[in-house]
Amino acid sequence: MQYDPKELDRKWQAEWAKKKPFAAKDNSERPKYYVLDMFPYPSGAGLHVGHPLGYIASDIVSRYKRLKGFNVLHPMGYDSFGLPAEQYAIQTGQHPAKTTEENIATYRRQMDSIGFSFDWDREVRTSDPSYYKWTQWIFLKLYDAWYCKNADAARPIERLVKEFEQHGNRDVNAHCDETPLFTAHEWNSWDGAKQQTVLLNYRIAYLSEAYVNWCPALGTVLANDEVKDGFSERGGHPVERKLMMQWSMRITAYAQRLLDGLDGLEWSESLKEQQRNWIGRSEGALLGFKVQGSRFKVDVFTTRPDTIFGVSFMVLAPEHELVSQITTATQKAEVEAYIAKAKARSDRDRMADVKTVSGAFTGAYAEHPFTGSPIPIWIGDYVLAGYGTGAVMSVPSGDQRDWNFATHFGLPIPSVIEGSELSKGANESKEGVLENSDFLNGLPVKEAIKRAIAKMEALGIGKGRINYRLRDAVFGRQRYWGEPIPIYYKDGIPYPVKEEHLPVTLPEIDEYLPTETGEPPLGRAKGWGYDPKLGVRNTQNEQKADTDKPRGFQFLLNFIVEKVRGFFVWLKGLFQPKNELFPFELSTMPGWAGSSWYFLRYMDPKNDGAFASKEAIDYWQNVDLYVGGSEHATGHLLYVRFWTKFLKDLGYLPFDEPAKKLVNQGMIQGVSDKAYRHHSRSETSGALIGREMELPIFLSFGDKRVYSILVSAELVHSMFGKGGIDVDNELIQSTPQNVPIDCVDKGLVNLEKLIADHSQFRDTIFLCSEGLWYQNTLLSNQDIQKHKLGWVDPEYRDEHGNSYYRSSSSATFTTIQEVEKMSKSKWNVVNPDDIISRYGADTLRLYEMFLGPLEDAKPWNTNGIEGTYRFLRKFWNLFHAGDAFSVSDDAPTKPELKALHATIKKVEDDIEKLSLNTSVSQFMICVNELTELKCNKRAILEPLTIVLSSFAPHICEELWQQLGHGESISFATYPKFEAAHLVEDSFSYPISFNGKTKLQLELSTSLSAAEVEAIVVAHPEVIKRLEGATPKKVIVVVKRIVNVVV
RNA sequence: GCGGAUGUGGUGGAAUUGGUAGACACGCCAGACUUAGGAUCUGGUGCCGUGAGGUGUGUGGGUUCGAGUCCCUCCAUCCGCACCA
Repeated sequence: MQYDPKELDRKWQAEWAKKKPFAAKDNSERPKYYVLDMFPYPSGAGLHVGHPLGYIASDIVSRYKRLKGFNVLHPMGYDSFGLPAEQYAIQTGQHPAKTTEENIATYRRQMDSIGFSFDWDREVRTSDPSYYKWTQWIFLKLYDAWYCKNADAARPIERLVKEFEQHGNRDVNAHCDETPLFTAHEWNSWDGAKQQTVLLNYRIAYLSEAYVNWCPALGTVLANDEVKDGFSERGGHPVERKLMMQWSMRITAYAQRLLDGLDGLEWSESLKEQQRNWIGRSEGALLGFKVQGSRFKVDVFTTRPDTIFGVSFMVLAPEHELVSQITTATQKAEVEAYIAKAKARSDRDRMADVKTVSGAFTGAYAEHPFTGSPIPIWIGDYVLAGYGTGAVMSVPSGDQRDWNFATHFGLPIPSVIEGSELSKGANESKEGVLENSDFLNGLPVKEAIKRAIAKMEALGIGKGRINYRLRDAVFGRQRYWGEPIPIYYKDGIPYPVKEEHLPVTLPEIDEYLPTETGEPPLGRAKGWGYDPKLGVRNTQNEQKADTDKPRGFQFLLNFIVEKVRGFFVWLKGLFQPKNELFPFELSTMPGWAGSSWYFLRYMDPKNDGAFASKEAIDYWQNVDLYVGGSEHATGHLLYVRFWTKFLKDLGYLPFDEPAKKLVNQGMIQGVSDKAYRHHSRSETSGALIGREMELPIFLSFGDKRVYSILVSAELVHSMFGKGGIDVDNELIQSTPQNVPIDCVDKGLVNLEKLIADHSQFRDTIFLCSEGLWYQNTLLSNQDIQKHKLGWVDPEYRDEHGNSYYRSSSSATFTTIQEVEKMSKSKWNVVNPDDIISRYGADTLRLYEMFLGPLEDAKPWNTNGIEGTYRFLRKFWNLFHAGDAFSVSDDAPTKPELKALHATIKKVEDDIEKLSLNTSVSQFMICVNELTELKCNKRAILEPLTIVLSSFAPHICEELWQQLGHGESISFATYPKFEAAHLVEDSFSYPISFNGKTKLQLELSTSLSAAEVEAIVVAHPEVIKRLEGATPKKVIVVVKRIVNVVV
């Protein structure tokens, strides 16, 4: 029997689907191990070869842990709410649920074809009402909670209400919005609406008016992590600041815990660093400066309170609320002009242009808190409204931006650190000793910071303060395809939907667009609302439902049930006031809502009474190994930690971190093929290109058509050199045009295939070494010269009606290769399906691992895949003589045992380190040795099959069966490593002279260092090399090396 | 600018953590079998040199009997953050 990977894939995937050997046990005596892959969003493009990299690694670990006796939870599901499906729905009218369903089917088929050992019975989808019921439930918990700083934990809101009723908010130490003090009496005198409004200041999920990232193109707000350089991460649309009423999450309450928690996690340093940067903790002081001649005070935050005597001016952000109130009449015009100018600049412009110093003087002065001397107050857009207090005390001697500002506007730069050289820039160093600083003089910086804060606190002018860059997370999205926020409004005040009425399911709507009045798409659901007694209602559907009549017995049953229920509703109605229908919140939750707790749902995915049972959570705990991309560093991975800590605070979880260990698989990049694009800006550019290329041609585009022109890379390189084109060259774009890789073979484009498969290239003129190629015809350079053609229009005919283009297929059009992100739009996607259909799933799995370290980014290159395929065939051949299965029961020899046990050990160590590329090498070494030894012994091959089975499960299941086992190899036990088999009697010592190896000596391993030395110095070859000299020293490391020092 | 990571043959990459640099694989070269081969098998393959030998892990220096590995300097590439007070 020949190795037939296709057949084995089919056979074993069907077998696994039927027998489910990978189902995790809910109750088990075995230790648990939870391996999780990051939730995929099922995009329409399907999986490319980069996606499974992490899945293969985690699958190997899962299968290995099962062999090691663990009860393994290795689930998979879909983060199935999201923008792309909705964008598609807007374009086509197709319900996003349908698109999502289709995409999931593709993902599932592809994942199955790779042979993953997922426990599919635990699959979850965020868009499934039985799932998002619990997302909504968690939202309600967040809504009904506040953050108590004394306990440093979230607490249910009822306790806060009780406190308000008894003592007002005087003693409440909460992480909340600024709330004026009120007494118990005041609280109790307020009506429900007023009380609710105040409570929103405390809730962890709260509604407030705030500046948000509004993306007009997507018609929704975005969280900070979804905005990159002023553009949306998805789609790259511009984002602007907008003041809006928004649901937000008080993640800032958790800033310190999110920071501290990082220390105990086995996550990559770069990932932890990204989270630290994002949280952005800085220590310093908050102090107030009185504005002279007014009742106002400007609060500033500074990390350098020691430099307080170096303050020579203050700067407020242009948006700062005090600006309009303190600006003097004479400065009013200038200040207003500056504010207008600052507003007109987009965030992106502002960021791009950090070098230009700009600002305006308000005319007002503040009072130095220690010296009382006047300090001019300026405004400037280098001060950000969103950070700290939106105002700074400027110390030009100690801060470069302040120095720039002072230098530009001619403000004084007093030195406060001894020996500062301030003519070229500020001294930002935290080393040095204070001067010109009153009570701080002579103190080193670190000491002075402490002293300054102490003094400020003593005088009541400031206090020590820790500031974070982290902002609260905007939670509402003005979109359809997400979880409805379970909130309804009564008189404009938000109230929570009752727990028993969850889930609030998505209503059907006619179009996935905002309403005419600008409300989110959910505003289109007419008659959709909440009845606090009956729950979610859709009055239009209720009427419509009568028309879809079931038949037969089912009809009769429904009829009776309906009548009975109707009777009770009627009865109930008699004793109750008429039900009201309240409008729901119209925004939906962001993509990260469902993914912030999904790892918990896998523990108990079908539970209808809780997000997961306590028993399941206590058994499975948190994730032991989490595998996914680093792009989630500041989004998903921060939010999931936040929700985990929150659920821990409320007593729902016994742990407060979602994943102990996390590995980022490196991105697999694509290798793109690119040609150069020529600008066909005008008729004359055709002439120009001809001249540049020393081709006597024009390209005329006529009046009606514009042809795109691609230039062969080879041609460009022959003209401009391999370095590519001068960026300033107007004729040929320096950003080349991608060509689909399936139409290119080793840099040579198959033009016929290209224009046949991709209609967008049909009207392209290809300029190559032979001439011009257009729609399967070639106008050769010779023809161009022969006919002395001044210009060439593909449509042109000579007097006989013949085109100058001749039919020809010989055109050498070449591309250059470039490594970049794999994406559909770049036409460089390699689909795993193609690899699998050629080599089978096991080869793909092995090859992806063999490519290099898991965490490194690497370009996909199919060149080496033959090697892994050959390896599998060699492995198969160990079990087969010709076509027949042939395994002997003879006792193994020492070298055979050595090869086996070296592999058992190496693979075990490697999997623990996730160094899977070296494991594959080890398998190859082992099989090479066994082939050399002609080993077909069961005692060797059987354990080896088990070891290999986590990497190449299909072939191993088959051979396991052929070896006579009735049960899946996943129930086998990982072979025990026996070190005795690796012990060698002798070792070939490298003998080096001054560290350079010169010869080898085979010596017994039982010899001591002294014995080895004696043999070495007496050896004729060594004596010869010493040429009579006595070695100064001989270093012997047993079983390693001998070094003779001369 | 700040922070993090990484630099090893023609290529992907290994190196027991200070002990024979280049394992394993691709590619390439030679040979065998073949009508043929982009199939299979065998051998070779860091570079220079016919050879002995020399040289070699981005650069330059240092520690050491011994450095790809540790320390310092510079250079390059990638990633993240970026007026954060």
